[in-house]
Amino acid sequence: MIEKKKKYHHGDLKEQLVESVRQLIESHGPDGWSIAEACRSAGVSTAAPYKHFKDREEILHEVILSGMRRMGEAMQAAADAYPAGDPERIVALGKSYIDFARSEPGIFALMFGMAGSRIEAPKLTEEGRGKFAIVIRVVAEHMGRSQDDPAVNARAYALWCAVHGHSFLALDGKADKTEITVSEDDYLHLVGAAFLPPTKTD
Amino acid sequence: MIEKKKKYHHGDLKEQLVESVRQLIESHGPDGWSIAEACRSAGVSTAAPYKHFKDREEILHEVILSGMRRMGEAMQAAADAYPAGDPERIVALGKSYIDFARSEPGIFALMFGMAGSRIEAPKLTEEGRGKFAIVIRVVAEHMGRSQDDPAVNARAYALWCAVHGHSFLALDGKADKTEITVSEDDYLHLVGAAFLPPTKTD
DNA sequence: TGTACATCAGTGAACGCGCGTTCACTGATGTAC
DNA sequence: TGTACATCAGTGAACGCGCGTTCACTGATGTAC
Repeated sequence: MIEKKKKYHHGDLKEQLVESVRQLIESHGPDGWSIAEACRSAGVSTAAPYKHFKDREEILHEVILSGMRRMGEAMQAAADAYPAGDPERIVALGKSYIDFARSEPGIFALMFGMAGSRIEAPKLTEEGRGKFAIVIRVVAEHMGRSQDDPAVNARAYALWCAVHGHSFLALDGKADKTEITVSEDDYLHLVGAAFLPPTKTD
Repeated sequence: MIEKKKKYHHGDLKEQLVESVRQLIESHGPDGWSIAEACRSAGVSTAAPYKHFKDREEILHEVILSGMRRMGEAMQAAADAYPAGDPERIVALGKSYIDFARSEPGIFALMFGMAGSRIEAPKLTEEGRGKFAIVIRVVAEHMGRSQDDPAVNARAYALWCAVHGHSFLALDGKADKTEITVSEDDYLHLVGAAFLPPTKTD
């Protein structure tokens, strides 16, 4: 009886639908889902979702938001796993980003609005800011500077771009073995060293 | 009479449809187009396209391919505008990439397969390789090394990722003014300097 | 130059499909007495 | 503890819609003689 207003008939249809849509997105692409198909996979009539969501867009919004939260948690965990000075901390943070992109490429694409359905929502923007804040904090701690320092901002952004760019190219297969010879680990270290030289304080 | 087998009835419907689809994609997103709508905007019946294309996918393929060619030309022109040693050459190359992403965000997204309809096609892969080849060449010339040198490959890839990542984040509005304080120009110079130090030959 | 014919780009009507959404309903659960 | 009632999650049938694709056709253009 801890969970209130759940387990009425279905259990928790709202969460189940979000999960069904997530799976459809991962198996058929960012736009390869429909309410109808999600209902089929949840074993429910096509009218049922409207008890929980206003419309299609509201479902998608929820799916993306849950993805952003998962990603944020992964990044936070990666940052927490190393002390402030350790250069491996940056690498681990980048890895957590890339790993998420690789394990949930559909949601990842939606988060960055590249699919057909672009959603503007304060909640999503806010969640995205939170993720950048993690990068800023880690970089500031690494450089021993304030989070407001322009140099911190510039380097954090450069790191973000480098990791984000690699994530897209890697999961897209653009960075396939015949052209790119650098390993992911070497790449991350190269990027980390290039933007955050261990001894430099300028 | 220079153009053969054209100007029968419509002029050149094939090219016109590709252009209509392109415009729809830019105004309504990567998946915000239909054959029907493209026909309407071309002033033609919905059956007409099938005289030129096998199906919907073949139209999209053509649209993406033409976008890749435009982008390749822009990159080539940027590289050609500066001599081999000039550090501004790298910056200009990056700018041409970003400019394309900004002026044709819909096609850009499709090129990197983030929309619902993912197309696998040898022609597209080949065209993509050609673009990376430009980056490899410019970096090799900049470093005074062979195009096969692993260090060249790694730095070219790092540059690509940095620029690609920025393109996505910038046109997506993620890199808005309240969080990111570094200017695009400063960013490009930072990236160029970080991966390709002017004097370093190691 | 003029005529008969072949070609083939574009027509317009029709098709079946899956979709998002609405509707009056049903029936299980929670609550008041 | 038992009963009556209110709530509301889920039903299932229906809707109108725009879509991709097919079809027999039409009629303008190019070509052979």
